[in-house]
Amino acid sequence: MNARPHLFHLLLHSADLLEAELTRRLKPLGIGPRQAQVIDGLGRMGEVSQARLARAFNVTQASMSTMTTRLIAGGHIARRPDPEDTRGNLLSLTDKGRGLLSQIDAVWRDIDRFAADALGADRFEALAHEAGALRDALGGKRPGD
Amino acid sequence: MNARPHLFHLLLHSADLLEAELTRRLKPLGIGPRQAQVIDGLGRMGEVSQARLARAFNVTQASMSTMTTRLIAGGHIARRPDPEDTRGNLLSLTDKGRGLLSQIDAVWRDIDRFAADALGADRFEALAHEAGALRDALGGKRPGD
DNA sequence: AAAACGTACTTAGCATACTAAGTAATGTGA
DNA sequence: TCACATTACTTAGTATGCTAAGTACGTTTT
Repeated sequence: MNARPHLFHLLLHSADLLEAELTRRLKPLGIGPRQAQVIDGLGRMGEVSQARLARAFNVTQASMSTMTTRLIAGGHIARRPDPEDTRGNLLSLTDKGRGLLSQIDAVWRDIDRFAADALGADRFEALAHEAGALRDALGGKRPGD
Repeated sequence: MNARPHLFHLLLHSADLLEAELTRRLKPLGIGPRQAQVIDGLGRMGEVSQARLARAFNVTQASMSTMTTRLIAGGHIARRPDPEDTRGNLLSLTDKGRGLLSQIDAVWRDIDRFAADALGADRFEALAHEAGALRDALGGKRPGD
């Protein structure tokens, strides 16, 4: 039964599977996949406000608030009051967070290679290309602004 | 900066955006996207055990347990003891759950059309095709068994 | 300068997923 | 038939995301 599943089911399901794989591979580093993305982003963006980080990752400020709370608790990032704007803070990596950058990058490369191996490089390239187009069409921004 | 984001970022991000859109569209029905998938699956599978449902959707039994708890609380599905196996239950749609089937299906069609409009039918078709291939390569099963 | 509006952040409650751990019942093999 | 492995399910704890609601501060407008 179920000869032609709806198209978005395939997208959600394949993304779930890939995220699960990512979670497994990041386990030894003690962080989740989204935390890894934020650490990586902060590594490239330098010291930024939480609001800007939320925009860069296209999540709500509420979500980024809990995320940064977790990252601070884990000792990966630090917060200092923004001298220019008393409402906000500036976030940056701690030494511990910075120490994870190269390992995170290795996982990034591994997971891409893993998926490319599973699917074939051409097909995975095509998948990424179309996924990027969908993201842009739906209005998502990308980290790095 | 960030000239070439890693490929899986695009996949996760586009899936997030599409799921968010789906969540919005299902809000009036009072259910989340995964609940809708389970109701839909149950509509096609008939009366099945929770374990079988979990396998069909490629989630853990623990996840399906909380999911069915939610659906029962919402009055969408019902549970009766399996006469063949005292350990398990048999799950099936209630009238209320069954009443949602056509609306869920309409949302399914709408969201596919929405994405196809945003991206172009050919490209969305290609995206779905490659996503399906990745899912299969990563070992995911599909609802309906 | 006071009122209004907008922005930064937090907290609470809900939807989902996972792992780990525990209970119950089935099935199997000695 | 007794012991062990397997299977069905639940519960607790953690990771994430969202919306709604509230606080505090900055900016604009009268």
